[in-house]
Amino acid sequence: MKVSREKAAENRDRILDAATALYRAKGFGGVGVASIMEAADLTHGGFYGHFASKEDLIAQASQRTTDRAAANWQRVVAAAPDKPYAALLEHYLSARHRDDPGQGCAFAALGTDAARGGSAVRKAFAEGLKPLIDILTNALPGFSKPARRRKAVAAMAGLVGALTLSRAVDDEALSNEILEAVRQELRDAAYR
Amino acid sequence: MKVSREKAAENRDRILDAATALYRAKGFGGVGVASIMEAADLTHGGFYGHFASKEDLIAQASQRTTDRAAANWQRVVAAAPDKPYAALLEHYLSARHRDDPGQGCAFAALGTDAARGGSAVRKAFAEGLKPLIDILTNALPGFSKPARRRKAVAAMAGLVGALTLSRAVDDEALSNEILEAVRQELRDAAYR
DNA sequence: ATTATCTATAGATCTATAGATAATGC
DNA sequence: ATTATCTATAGATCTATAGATAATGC
Repeated sequence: MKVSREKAAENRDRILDAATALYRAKGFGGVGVASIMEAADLTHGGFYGHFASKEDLIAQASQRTTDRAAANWQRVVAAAPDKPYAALLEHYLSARHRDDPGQGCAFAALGTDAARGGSAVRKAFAEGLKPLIDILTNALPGFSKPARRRKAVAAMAGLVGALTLSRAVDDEALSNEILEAVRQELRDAAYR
Repeated sequence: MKVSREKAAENRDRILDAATALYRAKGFGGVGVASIMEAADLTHGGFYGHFASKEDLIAQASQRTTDRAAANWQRVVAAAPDKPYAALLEHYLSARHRDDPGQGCAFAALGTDAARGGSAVRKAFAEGLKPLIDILTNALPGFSKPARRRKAVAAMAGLVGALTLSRAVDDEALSNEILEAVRQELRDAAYR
């Protein structure tokens, strides 16, 4: 059965939403087109009317995830106008974030997968990273603009590395220590 | 044709060596048992005489990779007794390391894959991470032991995050900026 | 006799496509 | 008439196993 043009656009949207969550939870290689379509309540074969290939979906889903991350970070900053940088650190380096990769940061959930991805995927990750670095640069207190930029890039690496490592180890004490150490060190470096 | 017990042990070793390189280059899901056996100059079916499953191989290969990383870091430290921490930063955050994941750090090559792995894999990553943190703790100059430990954990996250991000982006200037920013910030935090 | 490795294959995926179906929108 | 979605399937993987083969080591 055919659906209206409007309904088709909504279906495409649901495919992308299902893909962003499933890919972050299970990796690009860990989810097939069929299970994404099932999660979107559509049949497998309809997929290729919306996307040219799985690779195409991966690139578009990556872009959507990082776009939403930037919007989310802006909300966190806006909610704590007196200490935006500390608020971002708390928000990112939480046990809740660690324990729910499907709803969290794409860089921490798919970073090493993306490194092996095609150029469209890596382009989406590059373009998605820049706004996050800008938000961190603006949230940092004091210092010159180049110094804040440098601290923001390093902070981004620390955040992504902390969440990645905290998820990769089968040792809860170590996992918590990683989140706590990075939170404290990044805060010290900013408010030094 | 059968081979001697000694030759069989050597074959097992070759399988592990092929696996450590291929997994880091292509991810756990990106390499099949058949291609690992081919890289080790053996036939596909012989695999299950050496390992219980692909998951078993992944866990053992992860352990081997992190064991060798610790030995490698020790060599870097021993070669620069007056500035071991700076030497580790230079060594890790290099374009050469970024551009050859198959021979580099398992955390930066497989971090997000490991997070989705079974408990044996995540245990190997946890046990493999601890010696690296210890080496960083001892290499850091000054400060109290707890402060050095905290800085070492945060540095480890920064190193892994920097390499992961520098590989995930399709933008060489940004990629280089990430490596340089983390190098400089970590050095500043240590020699502050 | 034991056992490490080989060939061959079962059974379960996965991406992608072909052709049928049925509702929209001119 | 057009087109979004469906069913069905081709073709290429992938993990794992069964049974044959041939060299080691008692």
